[in-house]
Amino acid sequence: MALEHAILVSLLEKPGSGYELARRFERSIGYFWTATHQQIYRVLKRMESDGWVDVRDVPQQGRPDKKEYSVADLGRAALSSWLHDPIEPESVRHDLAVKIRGAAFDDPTALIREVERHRLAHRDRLAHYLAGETRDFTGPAVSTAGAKAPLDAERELQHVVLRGGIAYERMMIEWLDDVLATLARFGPGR
Amino acid sequence: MALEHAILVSLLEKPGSGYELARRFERSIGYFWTATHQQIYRVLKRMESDGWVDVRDVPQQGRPDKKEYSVADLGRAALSSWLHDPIEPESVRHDLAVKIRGAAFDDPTALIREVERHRLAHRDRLAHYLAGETRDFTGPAVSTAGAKAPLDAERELQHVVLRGGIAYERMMIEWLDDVLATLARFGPGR
DNA sequence: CAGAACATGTAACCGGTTACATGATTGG
DNA sequence: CCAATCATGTAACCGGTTACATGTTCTG
Repeated sequence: MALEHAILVSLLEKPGSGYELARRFERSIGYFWTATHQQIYRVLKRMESDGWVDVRDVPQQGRPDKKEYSVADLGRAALSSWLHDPIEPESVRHDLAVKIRGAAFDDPTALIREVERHRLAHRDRLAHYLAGETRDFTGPAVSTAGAKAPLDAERELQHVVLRGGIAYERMMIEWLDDVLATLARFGPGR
Repeated sequence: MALEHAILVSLLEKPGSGYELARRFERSIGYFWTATHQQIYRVLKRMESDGWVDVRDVPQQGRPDKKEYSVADLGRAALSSWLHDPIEPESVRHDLAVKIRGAAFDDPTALIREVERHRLAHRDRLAHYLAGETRDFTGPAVSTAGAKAPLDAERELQHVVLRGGIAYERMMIEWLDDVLATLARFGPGR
C-alpha cells in the first residue's frame, strides 16, 4: 500500500485540504494512483493521529473553511524510509486481456466495439498528457538562480513520470490496434 | 472484479484443479492477473455452489486425489454476459512513479539501485515472454483441417495478449532507462 | 530421512469501493 | 431558485493479502 506515501508526496509538492487532494488524485497524481475522497479523508485522519501531517484551519471568504494539511517531520521520515524500502515490480492487471482471451469462447466480433472504446479512452488520455507536457514542461525552468537544484529536481522528476504515462498510452494504442486487427480476422471469414 | 471470469477462461482453455489453476496464475494468465491459491479455492467453491462449474473427483497414482473443475453451462453464460458488459479503461497503479516523484524530497540517487532492480525484473520478464512466444506461437497452427476456426481463434487471441505483455515490458525498459538518465543528472552535479 | 512438489483448505485483517449524508456559497 | 462547486464526513461491504494448518508422495 502506498496511498499514505502518495499523499505525502503530494503534500510536499504543495500543502492542501482533503478536498484538494481528492482533486489532484483525479489529475496529476491520479495518472498512476487513484483514490476517492472518502479514502483520503480516512487516511488523512490516521496520518494526523500518527503525527505524519500537521493541520491548520484556514477560514476562507465565500467558501467553507478548509483544513490545510502539511507534512510533519515524522511524515517526512516515513516517506524517506519507504523510499529506501525495495518494492516488488508489480504486474499489470488487465481486465481487457481476460476478455480478449475469453472472446475465443464467445463471438469475437462482439468485443470489437469494446476495444474501440478503450482505444478512444487511451487516445484521449494521451492527448491530455501531451497538452499537460506542453503547458508545464516546455519553456525555461521556473527556478531562479538562487534556489535551483531542488526545484529543478522536482520538475524533472515530475516530467519523467509524465513521460512514462505518455509512453504507456502510446503503447496501449498501438497494441489495441493490433488487437483490433486480430479480432477482425475472426469476423466475416468465420 | 474478474477473478471468476479469469478462472472461467482458464478452465475453458483446459479443465483443471484449484492447484493447477494457482500454477497457471503464476504463469500465462498470471501475466495480467494474479491470484493466490487461497483466493482461488474460495472463489472456486462459490462458483461451484452457484453452478458455474462442475467438479469431478480424479484419483491419481502417486499423488493426492484432485478435484477437476470444468465450466458448466451457467458459467459459460456468466462469462458471455460479462464479455458483453462494458468495463472502464483502468488506470495503472505505479508505486514506482510515486517513489520517483518522492525522490525530489529525498536523495534522488538512492533510488537508482531500486530502478535498476525493476529494470532487470522487466528485462527478465520480457525474455520469458519472448521464449514463450517462440515456443508456442511459431511454426504451423496446430489445428487440423476439420475443426479449424475455434482453435485458431484461441491461439491467435492468446498470442495477441502475449504481444501486449511484450509491448508493455519493452515500453517499461525504455522508460526506466529514461528514469535512470534523469536521476543521474541529480547525482554528482548536485 | 529430509525437502520439494502436490493438493486443499480456514481465519483474520485491511484497503478500496459504493452508498449515504450534510451543509455553505456562487453563478446562471 | 436551482445546479454546480466546495468541503467533510460515516457505514457497510467485499475482494485481496497474509498467516496458519494438514497430509501425501517422489526424489536425492
